[in-house]
Amino acid sequence: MFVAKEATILHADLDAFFAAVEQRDDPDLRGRPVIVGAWVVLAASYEAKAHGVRTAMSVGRARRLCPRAIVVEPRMSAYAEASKAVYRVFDDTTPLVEGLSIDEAFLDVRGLRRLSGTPTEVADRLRCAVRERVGLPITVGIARTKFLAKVASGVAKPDGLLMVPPDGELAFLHPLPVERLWGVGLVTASKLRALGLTTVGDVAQLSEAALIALLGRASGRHLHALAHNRDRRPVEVRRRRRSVGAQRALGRSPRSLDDVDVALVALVDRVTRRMRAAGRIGRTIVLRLRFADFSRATRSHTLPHATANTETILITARGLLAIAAPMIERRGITLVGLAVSNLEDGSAFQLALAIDRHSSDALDAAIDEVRQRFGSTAVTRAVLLRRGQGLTMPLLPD
DNA sequence: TCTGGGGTCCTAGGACCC
DNA sequence: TCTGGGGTCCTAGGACCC
Repeated sequence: MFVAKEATILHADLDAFFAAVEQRDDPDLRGRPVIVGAWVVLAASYEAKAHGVRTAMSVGRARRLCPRAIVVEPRMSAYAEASKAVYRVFDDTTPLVEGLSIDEAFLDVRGLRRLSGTPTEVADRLRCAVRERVGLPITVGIARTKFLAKVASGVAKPDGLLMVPPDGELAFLHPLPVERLWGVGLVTASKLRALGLTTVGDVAQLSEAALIALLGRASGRHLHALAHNRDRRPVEVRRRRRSVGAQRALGRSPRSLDDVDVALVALVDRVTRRMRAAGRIGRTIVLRLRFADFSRATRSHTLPHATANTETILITARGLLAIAAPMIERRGITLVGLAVSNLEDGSAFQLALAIDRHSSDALDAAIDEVRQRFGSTAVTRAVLLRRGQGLTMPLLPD
């Protein structure tokens, strides 16, 4: 006979993360409304949120809503540091950690009962440890599925803990507003609300076919499953990044193509540095543009072989920029972005560069390491790369 | 009130191959 | 004279998330 699984999935989510780090590091900010951001609000403390301040709002508007708010410049390295410390607490809790972003993760604590106690006890200790070791408040939702654990943490915020018992799932889920469903944003919510569907329970009344007709195949299926609390996705430990990108807002004043090119060079440099640091190479170069009327466009090109080479990617990006030049001149550009996707492991590429440069006395050791970590095909590929076989672009060392 | 910077996934059409 | 069907890849756009 089927026995309902226990609630063992934790969704841990730091509260108003950037603002909380600022309040931690500057006692004067504690208990006061804090806004992190230069032009746009990146994060707001709960004291500021109480006045209606929201993420992605302009700082000007936020100041009008909350004149007492203290606006601080973002300190990204401090947030990255705090995030790493929190992830160390996660890793000390369970080996099954799936990071979602800088400030949230899923943890599967099944099998820890004998060692560490019930999931609620584990979550309780996790919250204390983050508070003591990192000095930040964190909310944890616990449920049988990832989706429900995330909904639970959203409901329990801030600085809360909420467990949804397996026999109380639909009673918990169905009264909630549709916006709580993962994947329902502004567009989908307004479509649903136009039909008078305001709660998750309302959506659950609809057939899958009706939802598919309304929202398309994937979204329809997805929403139908979530509304009935069907979510079989396991907590996955290692999900590698699928793209690396950077972008730059150019402001509202008119920009020449030369201005855009200057920004593009910097973006290519930033992105390729990060790729090399992460040991990744990619095949598809995507140029993103946003225009004065807030319309957007992308232009992309897929190379025959993956690379992290600055020169190669810059040449490709400039080609895309030339293609987009007429649009830019017509519509006026306000943002330029660059992304590299179709990522692959870059060990062969890095080894090929090492061979090219004859830079390392430890070349044999490098080959051994690559062979051990990635197999002999990576070594073979490195040699082919080094010979230039199948490469249409020059392989310049960076 | 005018809108950052980093990502994910899905859809749809066309090219191309077998 | 008429003109299949399935699969994969690429490109562009869009919704959504933190």
